[in-house]
Amino acid sequence: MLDLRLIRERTEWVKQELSKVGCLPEEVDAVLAEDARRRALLQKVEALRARRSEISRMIPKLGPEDQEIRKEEVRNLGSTLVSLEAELAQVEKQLESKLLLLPNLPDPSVPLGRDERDNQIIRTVGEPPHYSFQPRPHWELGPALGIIDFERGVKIAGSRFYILQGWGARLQRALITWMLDVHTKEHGYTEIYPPYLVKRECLVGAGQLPRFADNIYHDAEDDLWLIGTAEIPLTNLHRDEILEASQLPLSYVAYTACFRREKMSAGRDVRGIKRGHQFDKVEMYKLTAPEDSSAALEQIVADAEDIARRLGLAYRVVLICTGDLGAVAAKKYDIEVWAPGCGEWLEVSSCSNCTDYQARRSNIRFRRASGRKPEFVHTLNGSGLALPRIMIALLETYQQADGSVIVPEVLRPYVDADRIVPPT
RNA sequence: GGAGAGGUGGCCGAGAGGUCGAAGGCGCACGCCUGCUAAGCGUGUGUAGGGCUAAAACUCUACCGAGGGUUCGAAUCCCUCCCUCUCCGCCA
Repeated sequence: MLDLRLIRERTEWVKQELSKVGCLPEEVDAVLAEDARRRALLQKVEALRARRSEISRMIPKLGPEDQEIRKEEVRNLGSTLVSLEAELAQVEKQLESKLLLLPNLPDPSVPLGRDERDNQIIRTVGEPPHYSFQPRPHWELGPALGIIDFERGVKIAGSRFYILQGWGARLQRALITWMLDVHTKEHGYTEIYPPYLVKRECLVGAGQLPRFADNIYHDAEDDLWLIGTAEIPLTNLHRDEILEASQLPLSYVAYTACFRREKMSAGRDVRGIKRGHQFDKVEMYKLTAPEDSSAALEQIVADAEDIARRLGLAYRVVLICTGDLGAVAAKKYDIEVWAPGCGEWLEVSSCSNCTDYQARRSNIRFRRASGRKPEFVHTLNGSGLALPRIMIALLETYQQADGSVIVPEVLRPYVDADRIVPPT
């Protein structure tokens, strides 16, 4: 959510900035129109209320017959108030729903662009490996090794579900534990285990609603929503709180399952485990003072890269252009790892500086010093990393001619094996 | 799920229809005093949205779990819901 005052005072600039992320100037005008209506109504309503309490306060001091006259007067005031207040509530609702639909302002350092083709590759780290044989995709390797079972996943839960088994399940669990260990012990994050089902207002706070309702699993009976990312509960951890400046920055890391309906991606990436309805992810999250968020974004990217690098994977860092930025982020980097079997760069992390967009929606503030006005914090998130695609990259990168897969050095204490071999 | 108790400012805690944004205390901030990381004294200390301002000051409105209702007037009375605690039941 944007600052309404900013929209009022720097209208043309806001329109210009939002046009970069595909938001029409008319949407800004619509917000301003509601805002003007709201303020006009509010002034009327408040003047009436002030008059009403003024008279009410003097009633007990009057004689009986004067009291009756005044009571009648206030009754009349009250009935006009009722209708004006209803109108005001209506306008406020309109204003809020329009305001919630405006995307975040892009950071000045974000390159202009229309879509993902205009994203910029910032750096590529590590060499895509070469093989003396034709590397196989993970959807062949997994079943051959007896570690991924597609058919039974579909039998149990339908398409886009799969089962990890034996060393596959163990490898994923090892990855999760190792990543959490690195982030908590070396990168300074505090581990969180959050709920996977959250209330509707959490989705609004994180910016998933009202825009992206299609992609979220929803339990209608209790109005609980399955999280598509740990970013959602983490954003809401400090909702409606005023933090002390000394608490910032806060750094959290959470491992969760994530659930996505993938309605928008029907037919895309249906092969393998690249895009399932349920997947696991380790997510980093930071809350900072506004002036610290730019540096914090670079830090989150560095923390995510550290994981990819220590796993020995070839990866690249991509700076997302304005047209591909989405509604919430002011600036975003993706990290993509090379998967030699399926021959593509896979997005394993998306790191965003959301500036005050989520903080405003979620009402997360901090106070620089006692007596000072509270200010909105900046929030940042980044995957560190997404499990299925890291599994893909590992299996495909470390496959051997004999069909076995080498376990990367850093994971061996966690997997308790240095190689995964096909069943005999 | 059943029975009971309760939800008030950063925290504790009064208030039980009429200047109550809310006593008192703790905490915090500033000042004074005191030569010795103690004590004392004084002052201040919620949030949001309007109006007026260059900005303040100032002023208005709302908020005592949430939403309705009664009333000239509700933190105070009534209804519904949510949450917490205790006991019982059930359960990984």
